[in-house]
Amino acid sequence: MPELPEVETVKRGIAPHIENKIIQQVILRERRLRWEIPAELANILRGQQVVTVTRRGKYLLLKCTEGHLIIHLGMSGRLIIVTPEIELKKHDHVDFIFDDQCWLRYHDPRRFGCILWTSEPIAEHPLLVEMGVEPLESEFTGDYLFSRAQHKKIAVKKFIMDNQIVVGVGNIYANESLFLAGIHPLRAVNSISLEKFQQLVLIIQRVLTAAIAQGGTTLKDFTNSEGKAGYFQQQLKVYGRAGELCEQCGKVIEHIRISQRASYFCPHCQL
DNA sequence: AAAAGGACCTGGTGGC
DNA sequence: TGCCACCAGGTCCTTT
Repeated sequence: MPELPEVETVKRGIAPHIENKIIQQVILRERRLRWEIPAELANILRGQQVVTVTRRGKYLLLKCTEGHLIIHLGMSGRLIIVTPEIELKKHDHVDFIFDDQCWLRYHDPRRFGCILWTSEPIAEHPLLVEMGVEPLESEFTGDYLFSRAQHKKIAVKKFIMDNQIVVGVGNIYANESLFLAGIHPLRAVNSISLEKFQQLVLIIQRVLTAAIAQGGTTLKDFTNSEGKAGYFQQQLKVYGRAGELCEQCGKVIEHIRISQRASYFCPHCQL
């Protein structure tokens, strides 16, 4: 499932194939995603040019001539570039057909993703307007996290996964970053020092950047726009490693649930 | 106002 | 082999 590095990988993969191209046709085979795809989307998009492909959090934004297409991959969504002769698979819900032989295909078994259209200013869209900072931008600092953490006593893992604080840090990279920063995932955020937050910010940025460079983490569902797997999985230190030994200290990695999400940590290295 | 829990889905896995 | 329970990378919405 896509976290920020996976979405960024998809963005970089599809952008060169669809930017500046004209959408000739849109085929909607299954409109029941998280929110129903508007039936008139095909009519709206026909003849429009895709101007740029950007990302905000885990949302992909396709700026078109007359508005924006907002795409989220949910837990199992994929966007791949296909050619017309590639056969349809189950859960291939939408095809965006361009004026050449490159099509963009949306595939999503669990249908937790979304494909929405807006002609309003994109930054004011209800799904985006409340979002926190981008983790790879300069606004994401230890000072910022520290000030947002005051008067809150939630677990730090929940805090860094809260999209109103910082976007794009999902379950895998939250686990990994807290391990590398030596912070216990249940630690109350208002007990963490400014210095520790500064360290955490650098680590989150390093982890996300490294994952992007490797083409994302492949677990079950993620492949890039060419259907290839990512390689970051091999570098996971704690995620999915309950019962294995911590490479730093040799103690057994533990598994707990925090807000129904699988959480992994080293009880010796993370305090 | 903040925090916790439920909901939305399909598919894969492991146990019996 | 079949059936069942449980798990999965997200996040919005409702309830406490």
